[in-house]
Amino acid sequence: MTKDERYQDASLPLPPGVEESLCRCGGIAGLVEQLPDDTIFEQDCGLYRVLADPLRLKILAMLAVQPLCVCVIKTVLDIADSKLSYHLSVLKKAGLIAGDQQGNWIIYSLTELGSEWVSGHGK
Amino acid sequence: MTKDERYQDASLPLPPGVEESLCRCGGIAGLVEQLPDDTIFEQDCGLYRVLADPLRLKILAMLAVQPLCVCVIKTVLDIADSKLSYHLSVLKKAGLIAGDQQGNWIIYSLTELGSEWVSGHGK
DNA sequence: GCCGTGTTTCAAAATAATATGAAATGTAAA
DNA sequence: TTTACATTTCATATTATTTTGAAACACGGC
Repeated sequence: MTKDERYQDASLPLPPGVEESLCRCGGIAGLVEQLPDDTIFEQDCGLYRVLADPLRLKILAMLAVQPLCVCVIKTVLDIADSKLSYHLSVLKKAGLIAGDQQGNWIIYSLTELGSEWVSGHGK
Repeated sequence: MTKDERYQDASLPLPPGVEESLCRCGGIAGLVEQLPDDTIFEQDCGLYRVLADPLRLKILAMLAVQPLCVCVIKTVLDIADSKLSYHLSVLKKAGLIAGDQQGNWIIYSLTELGSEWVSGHGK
């Protein structure tokens, strides 16, 4: 048994500790097999990108208290209409909130996904 | 008792449903009181920003299998050294991973925070 | 129909994050 | 001390996200 047969990744010089445990899990190939498909990472990071903004987190927190129309959210955040509308659209596209037109107003509330996330987060 | 006394936010015309429930929780002022401080949102969104990248999520998944040196991660991800180094630094700065120099190599592993996050995520 | 109000859309400008490649750092071994 | 190797740093280019303000849209009341 040559070194090349024992270690799938003999081409890559490694520190002893890593080489050993890596070998035990099937080398680099074995490691890769344990990973989810790349599309999963893309998908997951999509949600994180949506959450990666303080205004959006605050909007979610507000809607966790109760459904609100845009004008109330705007009053609390004190930002321009179009800016708020942009962030609402990001949250909506991600399926975290939904808007319900009621006369002149649009009342936003958390979707099921949205409330799952909020509660699963300890806020 | 005038309308202005009953409703703190009488200045802002609201749809009936929202006005009612908002009034019950102390108006806009009451709503704001229930929200965490802005610094909390800033802080939380910092973590989400770090997680908002597929490469970084994949690196975390790899390190969840076992500690690895940069060259192994690089082989799996197949990206340029400096690019990998950049993403490692982002993860390190966020306290999700830590590097341990061992001879010529640096072996990265999940920190406690890092493994908490990975396991609390069902991956 | 025409207003007034609440909200969204659009294109452009401003800002932030990421990618790239060359040069630098640090380490071990000769 | 020179060399080879693993990794990082730096400056710059590229790309993605956010902001801004004007215009458009949708709804209800006159």
